Amino acid sequence: MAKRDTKNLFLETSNRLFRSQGFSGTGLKQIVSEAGVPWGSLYHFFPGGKDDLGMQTVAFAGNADNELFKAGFAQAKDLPAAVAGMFKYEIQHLNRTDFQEGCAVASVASDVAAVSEPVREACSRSFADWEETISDAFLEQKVNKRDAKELASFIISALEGATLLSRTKRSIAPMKNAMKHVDIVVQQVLKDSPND
Amino acid sequence: MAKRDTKNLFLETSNRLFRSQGFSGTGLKQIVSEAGVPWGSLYHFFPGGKDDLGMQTVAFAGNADNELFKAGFAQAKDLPAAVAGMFKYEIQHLNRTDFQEGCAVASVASDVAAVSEPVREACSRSFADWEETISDAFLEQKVNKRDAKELASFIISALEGATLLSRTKRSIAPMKNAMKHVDIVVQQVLKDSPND
DNA sequence: GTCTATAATACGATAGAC
DNA sequence: GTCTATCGTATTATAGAC
Repeated sequence: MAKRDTKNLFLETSNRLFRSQGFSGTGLKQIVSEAGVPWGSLYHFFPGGKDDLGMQTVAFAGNADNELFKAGFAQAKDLPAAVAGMFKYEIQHLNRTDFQEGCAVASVASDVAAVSEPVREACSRSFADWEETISDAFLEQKVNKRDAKELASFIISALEGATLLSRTKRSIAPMKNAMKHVDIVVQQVLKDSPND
Repeated sequence: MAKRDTKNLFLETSNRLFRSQGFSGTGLKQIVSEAGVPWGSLYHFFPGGKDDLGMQTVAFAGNADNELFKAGFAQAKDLPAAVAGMFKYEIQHLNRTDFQEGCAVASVASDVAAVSEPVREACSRSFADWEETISDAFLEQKVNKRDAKELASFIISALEGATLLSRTKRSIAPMKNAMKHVDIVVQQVLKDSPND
């Protein structure tokens, strides 16, 4: 079990640091130091070095968020409430971390989407997973496939952009504005999509 | 004139590199090297070092975009067309750079919003400038102040988020989806805002 | 799986000449 | 304004012992 614990310590720490300092702005030494984990373990768990750690951190954070999104769609009373829940969850996180931490996938993608193809693909996969979760939920409510996919992509864009603006302005106003206007779109899509 | 030329070479090069590699992922050595500019000039024009260069690059890129946005709103036939123009402009840039370059303000903010307070404020100012440009255009069409400001914030969020997703997926689909759904919101706001 | 030591390089920043 | 040289330090990555 020591194996999983050590690796998890790596991923939890890199996740936290990437979210606040970005991928390129975070050194491996700092991750090892703050995780309280042996330096010798780094290249044991992540033989591909920093890019490897980046990819696994993106998958780790992306899967965790995806599970939260899925749970949100399963529990919410309707689709608009579920989508709003995604924004409310991010608002909570921004408040809890005093606007220090954004999204790990976004941070890594922003730094190395044009630099490392494997890492870019890992980020792309996480975004695609989230979109599938949202899209599936709308498909169940008889929204046609194309509309559901386009809407899901738009929701993630708005969520990521608003997270960046809120972090930069140290204000949840952008997040609330995005939540409000995305809701307008969700209502419109649900209204226009006939239940046939 | 040599002064302005050298400084401009710095800013144009750092702008380009920050957009593709991020702020932390770009070294001063690389900027100097690719700009073909003397190393000794760096701390002459940017005495505050890398953070100073980051702030001035953000202002440089932010102002340039703001002028483009203003021109777009002045020339477009109506507000929906002007807003769509912002997305079309970004689509062009993504295509022209083969999805290498995103937004400089976003790249710098993503890396150091939680690390350097002065740099964060510079990024925040650029976002605010853009929002004011958009907000003013909607105010002229009798949209009330609060709605105009909230809509402007939302448009920037969607634009930044879609830029990140498009860059990460190497596809303009997220950008087009964002443009389409933002248009729904713009139409709705214009319809709901009475001309009194 | 972990430890220590270290390689090789890149980083931001500075000094002093001109 | 620019040039060259260089200072510490941090970076990622590796080697070999245990």
